[in-house]
Amino acid sequence: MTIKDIARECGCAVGTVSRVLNDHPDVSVKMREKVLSVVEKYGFILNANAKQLKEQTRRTIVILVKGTSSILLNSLLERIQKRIEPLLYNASVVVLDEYDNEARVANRIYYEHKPVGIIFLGGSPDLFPSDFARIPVPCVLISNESRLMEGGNLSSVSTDNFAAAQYSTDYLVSMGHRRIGVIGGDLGGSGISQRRYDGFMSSLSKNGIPFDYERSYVKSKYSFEDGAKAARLLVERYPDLTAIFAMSDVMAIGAMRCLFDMGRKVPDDVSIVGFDGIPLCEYYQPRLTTIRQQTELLSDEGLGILLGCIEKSGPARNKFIPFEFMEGESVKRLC
Amino acid sequence: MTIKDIARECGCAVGTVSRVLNDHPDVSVKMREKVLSVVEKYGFILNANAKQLKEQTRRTIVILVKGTSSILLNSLLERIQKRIEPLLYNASVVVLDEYDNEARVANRIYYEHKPVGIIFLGGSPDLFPSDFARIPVPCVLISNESRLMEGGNLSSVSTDNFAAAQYSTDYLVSMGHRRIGVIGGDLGGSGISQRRYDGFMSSLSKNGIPFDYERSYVKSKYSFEDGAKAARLLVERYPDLTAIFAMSDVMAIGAMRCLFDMGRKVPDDVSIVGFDGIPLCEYYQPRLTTIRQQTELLSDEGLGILLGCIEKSGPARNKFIPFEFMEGESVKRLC
DNA sequence: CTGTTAGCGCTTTCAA
DNA sequence: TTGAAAGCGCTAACAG
Repeated sequence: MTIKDIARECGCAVGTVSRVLNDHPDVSVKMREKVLSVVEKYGFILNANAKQLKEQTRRTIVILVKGTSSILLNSLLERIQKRIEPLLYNASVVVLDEYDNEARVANRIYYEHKPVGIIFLGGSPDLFPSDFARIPVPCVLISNESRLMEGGNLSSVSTDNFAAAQYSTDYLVSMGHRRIGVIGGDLGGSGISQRRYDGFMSSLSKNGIPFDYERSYVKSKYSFEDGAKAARLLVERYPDLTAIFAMSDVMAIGAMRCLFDMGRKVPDDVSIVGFDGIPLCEYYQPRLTTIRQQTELLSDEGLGILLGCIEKSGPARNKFIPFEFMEGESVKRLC
Repeated sequence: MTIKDIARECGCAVGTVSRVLNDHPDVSVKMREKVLSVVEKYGFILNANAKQLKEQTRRTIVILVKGTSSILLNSLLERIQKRIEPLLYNASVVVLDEYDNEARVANRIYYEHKPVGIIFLGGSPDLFPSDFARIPVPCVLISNESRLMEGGNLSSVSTDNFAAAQYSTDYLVSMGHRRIGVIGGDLGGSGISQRRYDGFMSSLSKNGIPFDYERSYVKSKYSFEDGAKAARLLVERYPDLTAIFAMSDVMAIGAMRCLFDMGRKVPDDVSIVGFDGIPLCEYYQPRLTTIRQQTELLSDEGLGILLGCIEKSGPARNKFIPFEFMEGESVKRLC
């Protein structure tokens, strides 16, 4: 069933059917009704490939998600999709796994589908400049920070990971903690783990607290399971720590489970703070003290900047969204 | 940049370029290398719209997800995507919210994009037969059960919700519980909540335990927040209950949080079982006793059945995947 | 092995 | 207001 079949049944030409289906004004009322009734009768829908091939005016925004498993990215995704829908753009979601090169994938998708813009959730496309360079449409990286490239097309919207980690660490210190272990991700580059680590270290040095990386930093993936494993290792290496700075809530929760199993009470024996502020934090037992990233604002600002770039040729921008410190029950005041 | 530009630069015709790019054998080595080098030079990629418009052989499988927020559906989605990728099909993910009519959306998407098959994660497309009827390609509903329509194209793969709920309730009863409240979803139709309720009731009646729906059933959404609200209401209405049957893990965890806040210990004062078996269950404190749905098997079987229908014109099938009962720490033996 | 060309389903200009 | 027709970028059949 094509536009041609509809036209034949209506006794008109394909152009007329097309005009009706695209809400062009120059069709007689009678013809419009005729066409609509036939379209209705067959449940006819225009072929998207042909339509988009023909139309120069592209309306697709691609959303590239690095890993579906992250609760944080999911809430961003959900909100962005909802916001895009009424705007006459089509959102096309592509999920990558941890090991895909997001810039390369984005590049391929750009040439295949010619979207008007690309949203990166998670990932760090700016780390792959040669792949990224070929993408000539506005892009925005949400939740990770990017280095602003001069005259580039990559914006970013993120929580100030440095400031947030520093704030959180200051809080631990203010509660009397000085022997603090870290459960964190891969360091290096401009990734969020590095930023959070820098913020953490900045607080320690400001407060005159030494840090022995080899003993006190355990690398972990952002999962319950790895958080738990890391906690075990950390406690073995550093038995007299009083607090743990975990770089995500899921790590923190995995760690808490492990601490319970090792017979250490949170917060009585060990205090812990997380990062992200996923809903679960308020339902865990004990409630997790954490940094809440404002997912609504991250989504809205990210999309807003992208649309600004697309529709008004606005410049690429890097923007921070304020974090919220959420005091739970997982940190104990010492002395 | 189109195939024409590549051809011009190579000094050959578009057909040759097309042949190279589609791995047809009948191209000389020299020409193939020439073309590939030019393609490489420009990072050229075929336009997907034109390609798909032209090709009759369709290779897209649409995955319709009802609600991104469900941890269960996300793990299904992730696995299915990974499995589709190497099979030369393209997976196209569409996320619906709770209120969308999945059959109608599927119908529209079918005509727009002509996929070879559709996978429904969550939802109940069989509830909208008039919209669903127009879809002439194989479909599979994963995680919810569907009623097999005679000669239809809708398969389903799910946990046997009835049997699982019955098993779980039998367990509560065997541990000495007779005053059991339920936190569940909307009943009615062929939805999972109704199946789980039926299984629950079947166990009670088998064990000669009466059930006062008005007092003992509280309706809730599948979220932490609603689970917590429901628990409060349930305990107010039915203060001397000894156990709660929650229809999902997130409801159960919301409920546990609420119970703690009301000063009731789990499992000492109230026992609770969940449903789904999300990873969090093993990291919560106390570990949640629950039914684990085998997401790997659900995904693999679902995709397998769909491919069977697509490639071998196999019949639609309804299949159950065995559940696993996971004993945690949230149920206490009475007496 | 390679070039030429019809045509996938649609939109849009140009004429009528 | 409508019809006719070009052409979006590509594939594949056909001819050479």
